[in-house]
Amino acid sequence: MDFDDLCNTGLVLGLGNSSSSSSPKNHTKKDDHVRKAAEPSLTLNLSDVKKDDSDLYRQDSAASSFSTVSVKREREVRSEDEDEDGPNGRKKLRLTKAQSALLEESFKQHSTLNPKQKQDLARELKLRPRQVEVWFQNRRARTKLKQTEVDCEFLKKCCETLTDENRRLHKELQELKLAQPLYMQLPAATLTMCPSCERIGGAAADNAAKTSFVTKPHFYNPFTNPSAAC
DNA sequence: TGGGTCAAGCTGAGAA
DNA sequence: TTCTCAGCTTGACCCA
Repeated sequence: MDFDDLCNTGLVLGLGNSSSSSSPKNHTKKDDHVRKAAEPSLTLNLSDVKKDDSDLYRQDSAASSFSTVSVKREREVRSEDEDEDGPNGRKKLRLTKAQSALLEESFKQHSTLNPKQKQDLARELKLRPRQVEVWFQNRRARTKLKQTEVDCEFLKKCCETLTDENRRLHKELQELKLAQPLYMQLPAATLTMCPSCERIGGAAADNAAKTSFVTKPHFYNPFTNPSAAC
């Protein structure tokens, strides 16, 4: 992959701080803990799913998403029949290989789900729609993170390439400065051209000519010598 | 035991 | 108002 290839991939990276308000600014961990202490955990493990699957399905059909209201509703439902993990128990659900495979397969087809797809998938997996939804959300987050890492690596390489290129060009410039005739190094404003013979002239070039290898200088400076043509 | 992974919690934003 | 999403965080679990 050459430099052009690197720079023409069209990849865009947003690495900056998330300016979105997603970071819980007004929401402290203390608040969380207070809330958690007051409210039972919502987590459900597989045994739970098996145990009260049908009940949960009914609940989720009515509230397929966890808005504030539906969260509370489900929490209430959960707290009613939650007893084995205690009020603050939070058993971690591990998806089976088959479940993960099916979810992955589904994710490959579409990274977001509409409510119908979510319900169907949840039924198929014997999970709650909410769990399917969460899995997709986390999966999208993982994908994005991975892509960010890839983009970051790409940008690093790009930066290295540009640095090398910059170094090389600087070196080349130095070499050119040493190699070319002295008058070529003069600022363009000091050089003029004789309109009749089209030779380069100018006061500075005059000085340069004395020391350079320009054998027969023919200078024309319209400012110092406007009437004198060649 | 510390670090990594991941399901699930929370919040705010935006769309319908 | 409700739903869905992104982003951040927590806590359970696993492994070197």
